[in-house]
Amino acid sequence: MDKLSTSLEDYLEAVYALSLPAGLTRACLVGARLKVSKPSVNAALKALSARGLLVHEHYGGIRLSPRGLRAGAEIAGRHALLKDFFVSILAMAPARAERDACRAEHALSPEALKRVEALAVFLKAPARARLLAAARGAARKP
Amino acid sequence: MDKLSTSLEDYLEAVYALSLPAGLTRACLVGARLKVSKPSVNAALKALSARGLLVHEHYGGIRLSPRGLRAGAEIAGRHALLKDFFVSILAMAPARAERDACRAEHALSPEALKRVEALAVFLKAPARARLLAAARGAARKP
DNA sequence: TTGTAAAGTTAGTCTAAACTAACTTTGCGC
DNA sequence: GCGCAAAGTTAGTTTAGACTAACTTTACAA
Repeated sequence: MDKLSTSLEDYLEAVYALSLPAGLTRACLVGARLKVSKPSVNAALKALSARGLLVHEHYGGIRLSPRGLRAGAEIAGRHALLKDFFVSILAMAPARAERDACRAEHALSPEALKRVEALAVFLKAPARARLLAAARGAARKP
Repeated sequence: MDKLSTSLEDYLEAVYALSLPAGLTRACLVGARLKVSKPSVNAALKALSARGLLVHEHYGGIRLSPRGLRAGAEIAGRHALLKDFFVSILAMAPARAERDACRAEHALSPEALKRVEALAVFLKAPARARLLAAARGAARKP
């Protein structure tokens, strides 16, 4: 299974997030979340469905396959990891962190993400609390 | 002047790097560096030239304008900043760091970049040397 | 000075990803 | 049960960015 494009990753992530509560979602919700037109959603769902990542019933609901669920969780995890790093380590505003995470989540290798995560864990350890505060101070006035 | 696409930023960065020594470069060198065809380079140069970022003589050399020089330096700086962070803070292999920097340099906001830089400066300060070593250890075995 | 190779250009094709306009289906309220 | 609004689909267009093939220009070497 070949790599998804940035765009398809975004669609898959949206479907994942939207179908978390009920186990399924609808195309119109995906379009609203990503701010794209209905035909764009439709084309993307077709592509994801062709890769076996979800099932889209005709004029009906969208349901992730087991593989789609795994891939969606992975992407959402990358996003959450980066946003957390931006907010709690770099002290960025949540909205800004959110936008940056959206874009960076497609750019970093698994290895870089693992190391970012490890750094965040490390810097958040209680013994390092004062250091982190100092780092925040340093990041605030560059 | 509207924002450059990821692709055009890559071309501009390549022209910048290649014309640093002599003050000008050639399309074939840009193509070789980015591993794209001659027509692709040509189209990109036309776009950059239309934005006033460089001058491309017909069948001749490529020279950055003052604005192009500034923009090129800015992009190259983002790249260097991120690569340094990946290598010296996250302890990534240089080749991996290089590839990640290439992609992440287009994804992060100026604000995020400033804060990453500040964090790197902070963690590299002599007084934090032991901490950094420990962070590296943590990043190595996630 | 002329032939050739390298560099640059032009024309045309392909793919991904978005869009609008127009059509179809579904389902809810009455 | 009917009609309408919301959701989904289809068809066709656009833009960006890549490509190949084929042509033109430049510059160097014999």
